[in-house]
Amino acid sequence: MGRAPCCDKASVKKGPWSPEEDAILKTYIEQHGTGGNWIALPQKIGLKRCGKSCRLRWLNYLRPNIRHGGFSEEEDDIICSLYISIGSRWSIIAAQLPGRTDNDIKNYWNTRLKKKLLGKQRREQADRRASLKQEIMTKREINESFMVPGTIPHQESPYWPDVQAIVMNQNQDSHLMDQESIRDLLDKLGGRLYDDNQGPYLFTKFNNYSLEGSSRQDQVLYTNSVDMLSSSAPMRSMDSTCCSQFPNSNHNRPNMSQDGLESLLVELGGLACSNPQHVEGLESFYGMDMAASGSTGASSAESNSWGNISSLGYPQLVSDYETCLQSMPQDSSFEDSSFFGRPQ
DNA sequence: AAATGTTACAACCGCGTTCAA
DNA sequence: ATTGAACGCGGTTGTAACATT
Repeated sequence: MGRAPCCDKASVKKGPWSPEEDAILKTYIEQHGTGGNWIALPQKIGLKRCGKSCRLRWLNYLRPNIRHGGFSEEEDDIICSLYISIGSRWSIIAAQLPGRTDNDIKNYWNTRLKKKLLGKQRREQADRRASLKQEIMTKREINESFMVPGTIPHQESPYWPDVQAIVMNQNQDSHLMDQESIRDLLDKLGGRLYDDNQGPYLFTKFNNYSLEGSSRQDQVLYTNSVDMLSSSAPMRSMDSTCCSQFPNSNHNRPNMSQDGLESLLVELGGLACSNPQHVEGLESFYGMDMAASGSTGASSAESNSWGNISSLGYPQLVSDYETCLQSMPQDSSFEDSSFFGRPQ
């Protein structure tokens, strides 16, 4: 047995709102408010509309101080940062952008922003690939100049680096895969993994933001997002669950040693095999199109319709966050910062 | 100029949550 | 404690406008 309908579907009008309907609804709400009951409102004012439809029309279109279109670069940045951090919590994201509605932001993200971001990411990957290829070609030329006469001058198979070659390459030329690159990749794989100064921790700083009426989950996410936005440091979103994903890696140290890079790369390669949704982060790293190499689930960013934006960190963060909530003592004060305290 | 494809956005739908009776 | 109505949210759909062939 399904849920009872909120209104008589047969007698309500659907589709676009007419200017007359808008005027009726707007005038009434401006004079009397919603009366706290959207379901009853349309009958009260003689509109053949569902109460939910009236609410949506008011919130997304008729409400005062609503802005449509013309998103600024700053707003783009905020939306992207929050999406990467908390995912499609559009109402929370909208709360950070005065005059914007969740529906507007959602549409803007789905139609433009994710494509814009995808284009940017691809350009960066192409740049990295090009510079790596150039590096390899240079080394190859140097090697050939030292070639012993009589040996085979050229291999028939195309020269393309394997992981080992890249590891060796980066060990010799640290600028190719420096700490910034590692950090960048780890960010993509697991969210902002550590603090520049303090090491990894999750929800460590918990300020009392005003969130009346928000659920506890929303408060965590909101607070975390505000924290991230107000901080110049990378977002602190790493917890023990996330750390365990890279048990042998050095990413939780502010200064990663070069001798740790090789083992980390091997781990990352393994992660790419076991967790295809993270491949997009790795392909630029390895300088090859891993996403096109046949792994399931991430065979094409196009066919995925940008499902892989999540590879920039959201899934891991959310699972960590949920794990965090589950392990949270129910009777503990939510403001008790000791619960979220940094690892010693 | 017509057909077809793409984009942008308004609106709808269903489900989880909240809250009052 | 239970129940059901209403709310709020996020995913999805419908469609008009625009672009391309």
